[in-house]
Amino acid sequence: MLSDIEPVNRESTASIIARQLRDAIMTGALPPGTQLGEAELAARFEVSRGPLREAMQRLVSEGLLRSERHRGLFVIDLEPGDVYDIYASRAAIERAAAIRIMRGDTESAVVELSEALGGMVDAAADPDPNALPEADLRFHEALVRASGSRRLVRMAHTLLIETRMCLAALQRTDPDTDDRVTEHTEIIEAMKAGDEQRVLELLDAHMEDAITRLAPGSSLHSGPPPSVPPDGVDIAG
Amino acid sequence: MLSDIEPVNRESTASIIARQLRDAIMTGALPPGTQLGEAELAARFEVSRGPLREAMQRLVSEGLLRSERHRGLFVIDLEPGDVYDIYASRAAIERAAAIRIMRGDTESAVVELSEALGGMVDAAADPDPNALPEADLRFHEALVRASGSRRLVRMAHTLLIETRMCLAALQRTDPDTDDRVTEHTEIIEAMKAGDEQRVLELLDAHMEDAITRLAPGSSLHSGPPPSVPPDGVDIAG
DNA sequence: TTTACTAGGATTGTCAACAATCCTCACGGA
DNA sequence: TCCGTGAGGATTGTTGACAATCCTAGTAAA
Repeated sequence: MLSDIEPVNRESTASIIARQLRDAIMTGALPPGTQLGEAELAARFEVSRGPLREAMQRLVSEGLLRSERHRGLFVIDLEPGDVYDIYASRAAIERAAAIRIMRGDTESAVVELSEALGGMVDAAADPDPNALPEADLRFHEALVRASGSRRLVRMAHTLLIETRMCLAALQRTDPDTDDRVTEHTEIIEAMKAGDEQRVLELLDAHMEDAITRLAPGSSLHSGPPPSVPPDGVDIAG
Repeated sequence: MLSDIEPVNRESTASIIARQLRDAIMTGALPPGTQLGEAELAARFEVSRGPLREAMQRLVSEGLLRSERHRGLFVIDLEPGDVYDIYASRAAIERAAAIRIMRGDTESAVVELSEALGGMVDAAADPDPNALPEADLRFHEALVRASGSRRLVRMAHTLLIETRMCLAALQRTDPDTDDRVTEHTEIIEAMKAGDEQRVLELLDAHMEDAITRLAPGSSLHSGPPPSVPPDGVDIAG
């Protein structure tokens, strides 16, 4: 097929390394606060320090790494306020994605989301306790991708990685498997029905549930958000 | 004062270069599509290619630069669909910021926004035609910063740069100066009144105005968003 | 005229060595 | 015991050189 042609230029080395680093961070292989020694990592990836540093700079601009000059690069550590910030930001992004889906090509979005939901059903039967949360996040990834917005996808990507970091770091009370599948099913149903308002309400309730479980006492709806101190020196630049 | 102490570690070279590149991109000094020759830029910044490449990798992950392996790095070019995407994304972020302001420390936000509004009034008297649009964007930057959300600030930062690129690239019909100031004033007034719903409506109308001017025919409210092709090879990684 | 091929030049990708800075820890004095 | 001081070692920051790849002409054959 003609559509199977792919660019002969494979992705850059920095790109590959960056992805592997992101994976390691979100799975907890590189826990928050870890210092990333350049020499050691370069040896592990079997590249020199140049490409490795380029990859790390990408993660710095994404906010996954914190840079301290002449000290090194560290995996960000998530303070309590960050959990709220992550979920509130996700709520904003996914709400926007849902709106664009409802006002755009809703049908193909429903197809893709149903597929993701199928993955959740499969994961529910998987003995691996991480399978379902993984499938859950893939559903939300599919939701944003179905919006067709390049920028929403980019922003959601980082937020979902941070969500995984939260799940890996925090002692969490997982919701009941059935509830979890049901909540997502209802979203798709509301989409099929063309009921935008209900989609947004369900999505909002879904995020509210999550934040309540991970950071008891916080709420997206009322009460002032916990204070989040400003970024370190090097992140804004 | 104790609060005047500043970290002894000045920001990294890559950070400085990255900021200057962002400035050059958003002012139009590096127009969309421009190839960034490493040797030439390194000479201009008076650093070697190492730090420069690190800085450019940051912009790649922010979506401001597009990387083609063995070809070079290029400033992204904004297609018609991007204008919609940028403004729709901004609307989502700034809406979330406004909500957090209304449910958090509204008063100090009003103070900061009033200050930004003062900058707009000053700019309205400035003969430089770019002064007012600049002040306008600074208002929106202040809005997001006042939300106290690290992540909203980070995401808005890139979006506002892209907004500036739009303004620099597109032939635009600027709104009347008085209207421009009035719209922002009303937002602050609604904040003071504690009327969250009205703040959101005003903000939404404000973004709708902007998108209508820059991309006639597009609308945030109805109609399917123009299709946005997926990212290039290297951006997602 | 069009197409295939081949230097030539220029640009990017990668690397290893050098320079600068910081942290640790032992040492000595108060 | 506590605090300042200063090697020593390790890590990061930067550089220039080398290798690999790509684009552009220019040439020749169909």
